[in-house]
Amino acid sequence: MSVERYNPREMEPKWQQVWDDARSFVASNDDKREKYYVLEMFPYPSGRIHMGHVRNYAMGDVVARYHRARGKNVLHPMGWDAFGLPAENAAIERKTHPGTWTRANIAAMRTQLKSMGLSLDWSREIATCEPEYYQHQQAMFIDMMAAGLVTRKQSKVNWDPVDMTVLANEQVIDGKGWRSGAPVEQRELTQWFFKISDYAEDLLSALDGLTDWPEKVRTMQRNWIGKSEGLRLQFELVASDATAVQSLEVFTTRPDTIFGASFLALSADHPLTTELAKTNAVLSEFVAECHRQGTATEALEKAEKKGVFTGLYVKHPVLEGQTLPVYVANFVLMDYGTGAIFGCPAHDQRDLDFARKYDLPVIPVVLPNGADAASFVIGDEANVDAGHIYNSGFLDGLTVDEAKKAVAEHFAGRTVDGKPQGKVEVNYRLRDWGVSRQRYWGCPIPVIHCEVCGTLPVPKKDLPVVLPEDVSFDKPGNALDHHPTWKHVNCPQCGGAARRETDTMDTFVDSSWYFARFTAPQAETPTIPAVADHWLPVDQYIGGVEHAILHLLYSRYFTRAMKATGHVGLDEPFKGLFTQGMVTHETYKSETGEWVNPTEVLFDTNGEQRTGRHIDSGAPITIGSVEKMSKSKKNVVDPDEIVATYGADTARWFMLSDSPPERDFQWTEAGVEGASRFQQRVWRLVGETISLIKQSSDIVRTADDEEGKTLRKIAHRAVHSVADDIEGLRFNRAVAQIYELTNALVRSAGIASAAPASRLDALADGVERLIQLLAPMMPHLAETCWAELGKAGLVADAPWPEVDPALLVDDSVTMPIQINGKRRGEVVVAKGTAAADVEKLVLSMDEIVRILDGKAPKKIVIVPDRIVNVVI
RNA sequence: GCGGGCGUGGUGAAAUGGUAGACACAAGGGACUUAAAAUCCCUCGGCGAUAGCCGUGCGGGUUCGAGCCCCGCCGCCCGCACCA
Repeated sequence: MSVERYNPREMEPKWQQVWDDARSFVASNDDKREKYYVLEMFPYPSGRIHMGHVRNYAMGDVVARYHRARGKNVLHPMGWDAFGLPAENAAIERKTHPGTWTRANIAAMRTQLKSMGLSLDWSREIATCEPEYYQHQQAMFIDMMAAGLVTRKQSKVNWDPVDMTVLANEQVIDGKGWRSGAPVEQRELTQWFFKISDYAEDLLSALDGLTDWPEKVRTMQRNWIGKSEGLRLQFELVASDATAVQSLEVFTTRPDTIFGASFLALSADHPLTTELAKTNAVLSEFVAECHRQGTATEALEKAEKKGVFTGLYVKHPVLEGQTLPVYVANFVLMDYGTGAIFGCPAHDQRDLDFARKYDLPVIPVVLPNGADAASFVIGDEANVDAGHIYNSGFLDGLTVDEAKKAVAEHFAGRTVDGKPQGKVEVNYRLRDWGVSRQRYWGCPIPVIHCEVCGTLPVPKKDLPVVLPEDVSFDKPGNALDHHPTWKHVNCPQCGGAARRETDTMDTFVDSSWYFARFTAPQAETPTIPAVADHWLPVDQYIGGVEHAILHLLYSRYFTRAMKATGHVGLDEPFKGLFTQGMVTHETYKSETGEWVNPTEVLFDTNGEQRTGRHIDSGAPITIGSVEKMSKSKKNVVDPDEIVATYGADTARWFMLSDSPPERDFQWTEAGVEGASRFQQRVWRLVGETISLIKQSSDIVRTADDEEGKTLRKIAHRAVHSVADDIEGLRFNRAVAQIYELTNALVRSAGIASAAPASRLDALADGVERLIQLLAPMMPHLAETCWAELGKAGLVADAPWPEVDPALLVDDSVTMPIQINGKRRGEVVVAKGTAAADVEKLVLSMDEIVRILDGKAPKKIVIVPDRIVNVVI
């Protein structure tokens, strides 16, 4: 019988409408069933979705639909990370308001997302640029101010000269702005900060509990927080005319090497350096040089260790009567530790390089295990390995760890210049999170500056502080600050003239709590704590690994801040995290070296050879390497075009197949064609199965024949292992399982026309199960087939099929037979056959007798139901 | 430099220490067709063409048995990077 081709263009919008009308994916906060919260990182509304989004949302949707079928109350919302600089750039380029541009983009992308058939609860949609959202962020900012979580301080900031704004440390990549790519400059500004460093220890130690996160991400966060334990040491300065300062503080993680110290070094930005530079021309020139170098981080990598002697000396803290020279060195950072170090050249590579250059002593004090004290010397490489301390007075013979403790104890209780001489201290690399941005298109910081009363939060009754609509972007910089009237207000305390804060918040603040807002998106408070605590944490969060530090660390912090201010009752927002790989595609170049879009290339295949030519001109095209899809390389595929050509199901299915989700996925035309063929194949299988059933409706069905029994086993096993694979997010394996089931069913449906009765029930049951396994991945096709099979209701509402455990086990097993570890044959035995019986059987087999050739086996290893290994 | 990950057919990839290459793509052959598309069937790691040998980046080791565990190399990718 001929079956009409499945037409996704017709069926997909139809089912989307049906789900919409039935409110199938709207989650209730009052549902008593077990909850499951699945979330994909919400998109920035750039105007179009790209294939990376498709992959991300396809994965999340499989998880969401699967757990729905498992009877859980699933929350699967979507929103928009809608503040940010591109809207301002668009405003300048197109003379539109950032809000107009953003909202139009949201509308366009919402339509695109809806065409994918995702099981999203659109009733909870939020956009961070709307006052309905950001007013709550302002309220929380005020709460956080009251709770002491916010601070305002003058600090050296990373200034992006292109975007004309400040960047957080995390947003500077290789010395360049994360968005603009421009070299970042250092400026002194007064900024608002979230005191994330207060939570450094908690954010670090809680990583151990995030067992459903990729180890890679946890490691990256650990490194970013950068905990180090050491000693804060005071050195007494030898009195000098150059300064009144009497002591210097250094931080070290290697106090055990104190006897190997040969100099002290200050950062170019150290207060004492600044003081000395005023009267020391050589020094001030060196400081200036360091600052010039400071902006070009690339060069820092290989930069020579350089320094200038200050003329000052400190007293050696453990060697009576000895002194150490004080240098200013280019490799000492001001914003780590105390901005000063003691150099122990023998056991630190940087210190060694420096010492060699300036001819300072190199005194080894840690003898590597197995080395000889008399002959051990330091060459060009510092020794940082473990060993025992020597050349070190009272520390001699101790291990490195013992010596660290001993030094700490030695200095405990002593003071220098009125300060403890040695204090055990923990240092973190993590800095406070600077959230001030000198931009218009962001959440206004709800603060008023009054000359009389100081800096005050806006009273909550006056929230939201709404962005003015009438702004112009003629001048570079902050349009909010340029607005003629907006910032002029009366002080909420004294009523006098005052000024609004014109900084807006870093957009990473917006995305640090949206997952909580989704739990009660229309609430008049930021959250309804009981509701938030019901849904949170997010059970499965899915997104790109590029957010491993910024977004995920900020969200972890912000959740703690929300807990401290009573908005939620938990610390960790994301129980399970999954980071998907990128979507890649071949690249193409024309003869003139210009990138060419895949849609403009025609391919000729000659055996294994593949060549390309231009679709219009016929000019040869060079097929290049496979790279991340990017506009600049033009190797992008437009989701709209794919959906229009093949349908959303095909795109989703292809994206889930082939590659493990954490790895990069290569989009190919051939691959999507294959996925499309599979879609038609399933449709034909359903059609043929239905026609077989109709033909044989008058035949009494008998018990399963052998084929039928096998088919049932395959189907039940597929249900079992697909469930397992989806739960483990191994979508590519789930897809392979479904292919296998489909192949078995198609084969069987073809044969069945001859002798159907004893097999039809198993076939029909298998097809029904197949459709249910497909439902999370190709939901539209599944609904169509479900209806075609005459099943009541929607497959989207159908429970996950039951598995008969008896069908998962075989009553016989095939055991491979190895001779000396190499496979030489196999034997089929009843499951659970005793080793002795297997041995008897194997040794009587002709094949084995032949190979043994009369020799007696030395040993026979038999793992019941698994394998036989005969050693000769 | 430090930390992490990965090296398996022409390609994407499977494989609780137990039959390496499931599943898919590409390729080749055939059937159907006036023809094409679609569909279906067969072949598909290499060398032999017989019941054989070799094969998971390279070299060792542990084990009855190693793609998987251990040691040492080589290569690629990612993150951090003068953090004292």
